[in-house]
Amino acid sequence: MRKTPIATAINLLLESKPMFNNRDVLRSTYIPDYLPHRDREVDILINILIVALRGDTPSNILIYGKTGTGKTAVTTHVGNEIERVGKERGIPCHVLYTNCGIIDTQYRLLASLARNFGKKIPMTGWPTDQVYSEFKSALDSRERVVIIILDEIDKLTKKGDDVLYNLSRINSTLKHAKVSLVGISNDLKFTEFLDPRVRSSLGEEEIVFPPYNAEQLSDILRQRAEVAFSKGTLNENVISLCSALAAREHGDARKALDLLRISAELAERAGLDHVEEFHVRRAQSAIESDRVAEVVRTLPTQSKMVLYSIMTLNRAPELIRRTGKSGNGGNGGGRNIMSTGEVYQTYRSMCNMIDLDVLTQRRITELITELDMLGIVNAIVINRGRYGMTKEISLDTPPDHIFRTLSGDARLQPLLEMRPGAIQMQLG
DNA sequence: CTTCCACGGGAACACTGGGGTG
DNA sequence: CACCCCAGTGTTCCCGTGGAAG
Repeated sequence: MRKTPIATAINLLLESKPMFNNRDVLRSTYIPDYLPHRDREVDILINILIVALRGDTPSNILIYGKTGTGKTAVTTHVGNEIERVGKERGIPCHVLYTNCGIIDTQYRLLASLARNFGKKIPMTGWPTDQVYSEFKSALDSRERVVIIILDEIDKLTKKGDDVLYNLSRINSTLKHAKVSLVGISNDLKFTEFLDPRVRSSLGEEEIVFPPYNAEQLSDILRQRAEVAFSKGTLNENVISLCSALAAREHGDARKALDLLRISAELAERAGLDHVEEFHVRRAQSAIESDRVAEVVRTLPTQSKMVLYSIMTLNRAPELIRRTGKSGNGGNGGGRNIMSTGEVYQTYRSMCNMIDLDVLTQRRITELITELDMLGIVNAIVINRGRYGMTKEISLDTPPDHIFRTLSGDARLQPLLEMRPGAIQMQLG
């Protein structure tokens, strides 16, 4: 084989001592046999669910906790154990896991549950009650206990709680099977607007997962690092830094693991055989910018347009007609504050420039709120008294960064290619 | 007390992509 | 095949509401 630059690069990478023994251990989807600092939660959960192995119906459970506090890990871990023991002893017990963040409508949830029992349900087309009864008949076809785990259950309630109502009272209509529901949510108050009957039925038991502190995060990382890396790859400082950074964000173990994995990958790519603290810092900004890029890239064109309007105003504050005092003098870092009306004006003219449909202001407020929740933009509602109510909007992400991602959208191309000055001319 | 601007809930609509029926 | 039914999504229309400045 002839030696190409790529081939030599590949050879180099293959011959160098590998940094990872097993990099999957560092992914948050990996579930270790032992979950540090979650003994209490595991115990509680097992104690509630264990009755399934005696053929009884476990209480329904709601599990709360911020992202990366181990809710999913603990639940699936316990679920797997219960199912395994059940199989060993010939007890018919099934654990079904569903992520409602992905399967986020009533129809799709019921369809996916029914498919678990071998039913053929079309992706769309049927009335929902038909899917429901298909699921129920499949479920009830024999004696068994079925534990249904609904991860990110809060995503479901926004689109009507009919399914939850039906599921929570399904036991009274079953002859052979028994169902128990485990809901997982990172929103503590998601039950607030639920039908009271559903709320009390779903939350027969409640478990709250506290965030990890930096020390606990270190333990988690150490446990995984032992399997993931060869000896001497890490020093203790790297682990504490990852933990400290993740602890600052509400004790997010997923974040800590990502930091560790990405920084190691950065070090590996640099041809080193160990990880330094600055890799961790670099990993942190890489994670953040990847996140933003991914979010912006997948935004619908209209939202991109709104975002670009905000960026334009941010760059050209003279277009913002401020009444009275504005952030005079050194308003830190050139971040400009604008109102919904101003954004809408800009948005409308820019849509006209590239012949894009103009949506109503009502809709645009909604899109701005979405951008806010995605963390790309800051928007708070304020009351300016005599001057009415509005959102105060400011950019929350480095503009050049967004710009690069935005330019991947063909629809916006003509606009992005215009000189900033030219756009401002047309707006003014 | 009035006024002002936009927030944000809710209903209604259009449209898409699929099913079942005659 | 034509036709109507269904869930889901994105949108518009209508409107009651907040709350400090005037």
